[in-house]
Amino acid sequence: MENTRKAPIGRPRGFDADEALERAMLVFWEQGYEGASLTDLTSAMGITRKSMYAAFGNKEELFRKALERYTEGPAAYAARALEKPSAREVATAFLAGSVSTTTRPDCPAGCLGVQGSLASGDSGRVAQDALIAWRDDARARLRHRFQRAVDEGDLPPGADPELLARYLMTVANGIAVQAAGGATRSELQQVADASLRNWPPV
Amino acid sequence: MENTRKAPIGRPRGFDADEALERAMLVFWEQGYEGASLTDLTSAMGITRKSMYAAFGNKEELFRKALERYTEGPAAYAARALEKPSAREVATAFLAGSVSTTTRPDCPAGCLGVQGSLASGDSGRVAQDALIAWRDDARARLRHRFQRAVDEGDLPPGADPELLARYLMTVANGIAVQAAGGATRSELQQVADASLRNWPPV
DNA sequence: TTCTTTCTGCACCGATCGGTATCTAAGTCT
DNA sequence: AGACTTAGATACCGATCGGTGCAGAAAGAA
Repeated sequence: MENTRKAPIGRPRGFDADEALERAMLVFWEQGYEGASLTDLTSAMGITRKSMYAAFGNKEELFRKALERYTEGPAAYAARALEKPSAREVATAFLAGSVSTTTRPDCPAGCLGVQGSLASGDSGRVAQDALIAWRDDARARLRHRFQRAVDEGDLPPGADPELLARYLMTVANGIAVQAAGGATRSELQQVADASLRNWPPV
Repeated sequence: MENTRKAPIGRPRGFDADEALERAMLVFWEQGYEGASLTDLTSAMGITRKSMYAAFGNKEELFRKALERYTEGPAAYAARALEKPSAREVATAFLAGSVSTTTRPDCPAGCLGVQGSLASGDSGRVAQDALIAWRDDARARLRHRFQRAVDEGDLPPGADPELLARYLMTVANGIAVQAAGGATRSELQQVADASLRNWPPV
């Protein structure tokens, strides 16, 4: 057992890594993985390329960490929605969170998990795969939650958790695209409401 | 009136411009605007940079023309759907076309109109704006069609054409994102069916 | 103080970006 | 035939890409 705590030998870094990561996340959110150059990123983070490299590894690692921060920050609505007591409330909260996060006035429009890298050349394929996995993970969590709802009788026995999860993700992803195209919060909330009008049990 | 027909002075081009454009469209579809380099494009088109430049202008123009071709080719389902006799059939055909086009085994997964450029740096902003306009146009056409349906009594008087169009585009865009992430045709068709279960009049 | 370690700023790397100049080959016109 | 016009191929342009080497400054340990 080593006492490595509170003894970072050498000159301590002169910037707040958390805040720098936040800034990087916003750049990726707005410009996507390939659209965000190191110059864009480091100037927004307020540090040099070398400092970024030392603190975060490389562009891919930075993106991964920015995605984690996004998950725990702006996209935390998803985890919160999963804890709602009923399946209907889960669905409602999930879409409402999607709407409000993709249309926040102080953040880029849309969803980092969608527009970060939907299609790319070779250089961005890693980010693309990471986001596919990210969306798959969100869908799996919804599916498990709805499976539990079926088991608990909260959803009718005929309900299909797989389909419900896929449906919800589809609407949420569509909302993200709409938001990126300039749709307003109230317009998208109406869409979210409409998409839940046939939620089981009918 | 000039007889410019059938008299292209100079050496005729040695490639089929239509087919070259088709190939370019597929590259943009798969890799997005920024992810598709001139090298990717011209090697897929089977021509040199100079020939591409002479025939299509530049990368932006090529993208625009590829988008036109996409609209009249793979995305022609949208125009066809608008001609269906009832609003319900319009909606059903629109989503079915979206599903089949985004999951064609011989084409890239997803929709060029979505993943071509959802977010980008400065260099891709023109393409990004072009796709926003493209999606807005599709939505406007749906809205007009549904307005007509309300006027004709095909939709109930309380139906909101704006909301219905936005809802349909949202689901279609979500389907495109799902397809880009590897969802299968039957999975997405189920989603399309589910999303129309509460179509007016209920 | 001295040593060690790390951060910072700058210049720089090879590769690739979108876009061209140049030269030759190939076709149509007079 | 010869003039004229354009396609095609090669090599190249300046700019930018992601990523580094290096020198010096700064801070903790001894």
